[in-house]
Amino acid sequence: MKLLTKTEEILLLAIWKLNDEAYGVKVREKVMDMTGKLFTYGNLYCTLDQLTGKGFVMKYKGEPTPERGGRAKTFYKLSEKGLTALQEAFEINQSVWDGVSLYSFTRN
Amino acid sequence: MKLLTKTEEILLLAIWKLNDEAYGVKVREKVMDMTGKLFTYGNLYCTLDQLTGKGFVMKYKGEPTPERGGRAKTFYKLSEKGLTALQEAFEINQSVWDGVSLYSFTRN
DNA sequence: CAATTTTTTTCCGATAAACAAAAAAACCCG
DNA sequence: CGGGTTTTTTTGTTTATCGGAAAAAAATTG
Repeated sequence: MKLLTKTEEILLLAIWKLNDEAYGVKVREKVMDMTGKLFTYGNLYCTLDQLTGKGFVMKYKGEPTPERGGRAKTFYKLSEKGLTALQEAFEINQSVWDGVSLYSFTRN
Repeated sequence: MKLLTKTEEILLLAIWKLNDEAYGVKVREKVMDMTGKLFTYGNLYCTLDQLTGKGFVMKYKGEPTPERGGRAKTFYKLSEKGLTALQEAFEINQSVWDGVSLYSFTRN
């Protein structure tokens, strides 16, 4: 085997969708939007670090903003490898769920 | 949080798709069809047991068949709870991947 | 019953998930 | 400058899942 985990897949996709707005707090919100579930920060940053370690994402420090408070943000973006992995995840998902729709579950 | 894992999701779906043909070996083949990846049996049965323990699937022994060799099969089927979980997984996937297509990845 | 086949079980180290709590780094204002 | 407040990130710990190699079981044949 060897497949992205659910969490990895969702975080990669969230970062990709956020484009150049992808830092911890925003990623967390995006994931909430996408799934209706809220990651704890521990869980979130831990997985972000794993993804970084595997070369799927790159991180870089942002400049402090002129807004009240808050330490400098750490931004994430997909590497080539990360984008390829995300694309493969997409294709596998398509193949896995092929032919299934909400109606499929109500055929008794 | 709390989401089905990738493996759980795929196995539930495979069992559902296999209907009344869902025993270990067939499930493994079905997953191979769906994902292009091959589970080891250790991994497979381990996850099937987890799913059973969580009440997502039920197992029952099949009768020995008239074919050469082979011990009796253990069949799996989704419980109500399992079907509901699968359905929820489907909906979350839809929401998560909403608006994404293969072309999305080539927009440079 | 010995040989063969198909299917399932066991076991274990490596990874990943989940969370709570603490720490850092920035800004504001006296 | 220094205390207070805010936003963001880090740390540490426990539990659950993954991934695979190897062994065991149960059935049929001759």
